[in-house]
Amino acid sequence: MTVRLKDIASYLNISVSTVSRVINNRDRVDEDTRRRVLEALDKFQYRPNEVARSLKSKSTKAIGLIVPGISNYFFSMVIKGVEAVARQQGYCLMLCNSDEDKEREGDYTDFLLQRQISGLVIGIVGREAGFLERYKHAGIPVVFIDNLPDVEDNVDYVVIDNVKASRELTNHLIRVGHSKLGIITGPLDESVSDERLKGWQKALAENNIPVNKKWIGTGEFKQESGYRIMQGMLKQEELPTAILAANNLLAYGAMHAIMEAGLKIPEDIAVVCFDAIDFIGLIKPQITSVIQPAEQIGTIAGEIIMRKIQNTKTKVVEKITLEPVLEIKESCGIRLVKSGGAGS
Amino acid sequence: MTVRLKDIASYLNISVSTVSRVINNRDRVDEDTRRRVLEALDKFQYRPNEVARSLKSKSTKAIGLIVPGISNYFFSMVIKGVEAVARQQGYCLMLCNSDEDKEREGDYTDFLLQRQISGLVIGIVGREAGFLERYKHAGIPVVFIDNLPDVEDNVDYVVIDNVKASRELTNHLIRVGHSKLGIITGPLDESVSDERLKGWQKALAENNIPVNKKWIGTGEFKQESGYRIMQGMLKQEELPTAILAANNLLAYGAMHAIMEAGLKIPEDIAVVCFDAIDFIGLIKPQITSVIQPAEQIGTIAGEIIMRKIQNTKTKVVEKITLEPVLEIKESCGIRLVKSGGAGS
DNA sequence: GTGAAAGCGCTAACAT
DNA sequence: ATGTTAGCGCTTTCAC
Repeated sequence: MTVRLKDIASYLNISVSTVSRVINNRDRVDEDTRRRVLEALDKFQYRPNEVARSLKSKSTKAIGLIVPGISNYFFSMVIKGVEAVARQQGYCLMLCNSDEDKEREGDYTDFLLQRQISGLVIGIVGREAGFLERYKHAGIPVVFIDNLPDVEDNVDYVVIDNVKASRELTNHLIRVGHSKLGIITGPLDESVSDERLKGWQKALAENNIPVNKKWIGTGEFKQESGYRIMQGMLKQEELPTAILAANNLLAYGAMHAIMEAGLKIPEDIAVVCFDAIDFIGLIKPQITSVIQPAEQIGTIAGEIIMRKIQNTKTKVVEKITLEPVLEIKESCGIRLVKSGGAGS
Repeated sequence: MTVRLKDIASYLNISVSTVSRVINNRDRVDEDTRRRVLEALDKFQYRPNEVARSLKSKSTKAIGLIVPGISNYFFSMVIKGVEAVARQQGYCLMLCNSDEDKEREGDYTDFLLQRQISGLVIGIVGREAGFLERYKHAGIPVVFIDNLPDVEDNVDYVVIDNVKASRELTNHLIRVGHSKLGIITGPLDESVSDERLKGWQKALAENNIPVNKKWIGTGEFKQESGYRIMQGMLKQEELPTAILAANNLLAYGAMHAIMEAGLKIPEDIAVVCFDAIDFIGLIKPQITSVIQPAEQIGTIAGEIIMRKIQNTKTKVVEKITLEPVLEIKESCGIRLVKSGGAGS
């Protein structure tokens, strides 16, 4: 059995409240008593039971984090960011993996609510966030990351400007000479996918490039999806010369299909995407992509949730849109361009 | 304010115990009352407060997981495995990142203990596990992964046979013709590093290849470490023709240094390592490495911790050693061998 | 400065 | 079959 407040108190023949006082540095306590208590605390290696504290204080100091895919490096970094903030503030992180499954996500939001978490950071699947109402009712703040719910009005979030990022990425392709453009994106009921498609369309429109619907593919944000979609696209008579993949996994799958078909990247088909992190440039061809500041997204989301928890009354809504970074490498085919033409 | 058991009870003019009974399906409850209670529960959207339950039952149904590096893909997969088991059993996962920092690890073990977690899965830094005694005393089971503490006798763990894995990897290098062998490993006060070094030494000894101490480098399990160590090694007059890196990050760093020096992999120096996962073989040269079944390590560790929690009295110690898989690719230089010679 | 006691929301004897 | 009550370990009024 582990030692409780009561044990310390009876050992010293004083009341639990006094012991509690010195532990929490509350009120005045006689210097001598304080000393004796501290000694006893140390002697018995006393550690307050956080569950009891939570019940009493009605605060678990736990923050929930639900991501759609743990194995995606992007989310690993987000997790890292949130975790760092939590630790720093004495909060713990309850990590959940919805695995792109709406139902599992629902189970988790219920589960965490019941566990009385102090705040939730979530990258939702789809566009619905039915749990929001219950969280609001329970007074638990929620911060969205990566993908936004349809009710964007009163929610806090940390995202990047996907329309802009996608548009820039596409414009880059156009600048290096591509005009037969295709895109592979995720589920269209998600804001990320939708916005990335919009940005792409915008760039095409601005450059008077017609949209070929046959070159628009949608699936899940998974490698297999990218592979299958690209395989299908490759069966067409006319092929695009450049593909924008809405995330790294889709790009990997698409590249796999392209190479398997005996085509070269970027010579035959260029491929660019989001978040193709490459530790040392070992990947060939090096992938041109838009990099989201993943860890920073996590940190900022963590900081927002902390502010919301500390000041639960606030009506301030924090909507953060970060700038992604366009990293121009090889897979876009820039080296194939004779000269100039790619000025920023 | 959220609705409590008491609210439901007074709404129905019955006692809390009856309500509690139907919630937990305990004892006999009149069919009619049960129905009325269920209706009220539904009407008020009642959800039991898990903190109160935890305090009462003295079980938080939370499992702690401390990893030394969230951003390492190996640990991402371990996390995924543990998380899956936890979810399935209604447990939550408290994830912590020690970031290879012994002190932070200590803070976390204390922190989680205080939070009354039901079990701990940990990949420790170094070889000491001072917290073990306190956990044992508190009756909280611990399962080690990846790296083992010096007190191996009574602890449960899930690892791979690092000596064997490293030996096989080295033997493979020797088979394809290398005899000037170097190694870059992690901190020698960790069993992983130590065992990987031992396996390497063993292979050399078996093949009567002398150990050149100048070709043994040790550092942290980080890319930068691999980079600096390799840079140093490259300044020597005589260079090894093959390097074994004890993890993927060390390998990436080493490869970076090698290429930066204008040398080719594997022509000038071959590099092999542990856990160089490659989604679609885009990395050039493709890295020959020993792959640990990361997700499985997580699942098994999760299952063990569950068994220990369920049956806290058991004296059965579970020591699991999994088989890693040797994946032969290009970076070992196998293609440079004229013919045969590489039979398994 | 210190102690007694109520209570956080729940479960489980123990009564009835 | 249902209600009463005593805690789980802690914090915090409210007396003294």
